[in-house]
Amino acid sequence: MPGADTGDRAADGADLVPAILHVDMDSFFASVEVLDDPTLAGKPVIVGGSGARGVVASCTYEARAFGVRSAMPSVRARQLCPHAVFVDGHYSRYADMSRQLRDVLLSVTPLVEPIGLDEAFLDVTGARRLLGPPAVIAHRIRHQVHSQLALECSVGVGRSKMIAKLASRAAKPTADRAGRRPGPGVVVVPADGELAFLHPLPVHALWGVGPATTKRLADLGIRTVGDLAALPDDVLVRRLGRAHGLHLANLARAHDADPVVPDRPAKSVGHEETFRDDIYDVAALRRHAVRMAESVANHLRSGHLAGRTVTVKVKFTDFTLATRSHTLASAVDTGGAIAAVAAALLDAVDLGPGVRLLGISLSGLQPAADAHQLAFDLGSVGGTGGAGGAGAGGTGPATGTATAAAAAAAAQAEALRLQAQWADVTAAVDAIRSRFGRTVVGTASMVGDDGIAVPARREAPWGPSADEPTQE
DNA sequence: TCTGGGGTCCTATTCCTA
DNA sequence: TCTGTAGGAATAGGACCC
Repeated sequence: MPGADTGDRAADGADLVPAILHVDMDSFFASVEVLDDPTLAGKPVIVGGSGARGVVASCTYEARAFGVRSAMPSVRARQLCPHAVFVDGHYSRYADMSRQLRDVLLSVTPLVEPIGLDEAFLDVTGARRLLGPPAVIAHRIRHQVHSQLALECSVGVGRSKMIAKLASRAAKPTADRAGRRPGPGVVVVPADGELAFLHPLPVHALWGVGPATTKRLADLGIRTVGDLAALPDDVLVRRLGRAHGLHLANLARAHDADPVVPDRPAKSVGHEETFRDDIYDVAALRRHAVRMAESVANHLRSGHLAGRTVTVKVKFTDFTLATRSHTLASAVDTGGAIAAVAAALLDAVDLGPGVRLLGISLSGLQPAADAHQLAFDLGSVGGTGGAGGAGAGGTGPATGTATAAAAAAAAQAEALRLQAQWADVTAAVDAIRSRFGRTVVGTASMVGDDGIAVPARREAPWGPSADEPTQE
């Protein structure tokens, strides 16, 4: 591993300014499952959707030895490792363990930026006088995580988030046919070793280089980060666009000034679901939309947030994707208001081809307290639906877009009226749910002609599981 | 092989307004 | 009043991350 040091000896990262750590749990979800059920120890365990449309969320190194990877379709994973134990997963349990991990990290420094549930960046530049060099802090974190959570993690150390992230990857265990091989656990990349560490790596190792960019770069003959660093900026900008091109050029030369930002505020909140069976019944889709709108609204209110832009996402049976959005004059946080806009947006999409996935999200978030008074004022006016001057702009098929905008604009007054009207009721429902459980109160429009409500969201959001009832 | 769910960011296009 | 233009906001979609 050129340029890197496992932290076992001299290089302790004392030369790093700033000093950034990346802490990454090893096969987090799967390890938690093994912790909670010791009979799984030593077995290939796969956490994810077990149904035909599920994917792997996490797997043990015993499963990785057979080629199973995260984000792989479960069907494929089962082919590779037929004797694997599939577990649906327990999201709230992982969230709880994640909070414990965060407590450990916050005992080192307040400058902790979580990335998902199982990893985080730490800026320990200011903690060194108290706790020692970065490598010492990294080993201390590994020890504390092991003793307090009974789980393993890997830690990368460098001058920037990117280097620390790549270093933690190099610190991880690996798995092949021979089984699990332990990794170094801690990898330190000293300041003068960054380019030697970085340049031999394949370009897709860089943050922001996925399959599409990898292919574009391959067309230019670029395979490694070193190749990328040697490429003139203007060539890269022409190929990838200004922002992306210059960003990658900087990363390839180890220039990454992205700071560690604790408590990054959310910019959007959403909920989407792939159905076990494709849905062709528009009324059924509307009921799912109402349920999802309620789910999004609950999430918003639990964070004391409200949002102005409602976006509906539809994935058709042929995997093509359509999104429609509308921005309201003021922010909303009730299921009724969100559902009213979502329904209008859905009306403007041709659902005939059949729907595989439906999603609803809210962006343009702001504190709920700021939003409520304005929503009340606008809702009380009742009115024309023309407020806000929202453009009917956008690209895509002209017919669908124009219809979507018109329908959504017409729904605006209704949405804001519902927001104002239901604010008190919603507060009461929240109080009932917090006391008696989430499912004790529902929305009548979620119930079909047969009197059965659409199923509620499951604990394991990795696609429909094998034993899940059909939806509609 | 056949593709989840929750997000962020960027780009191109279109519309509105000054 | 009509036309051209530029900037900003809204919109749609793509790519990427874990």
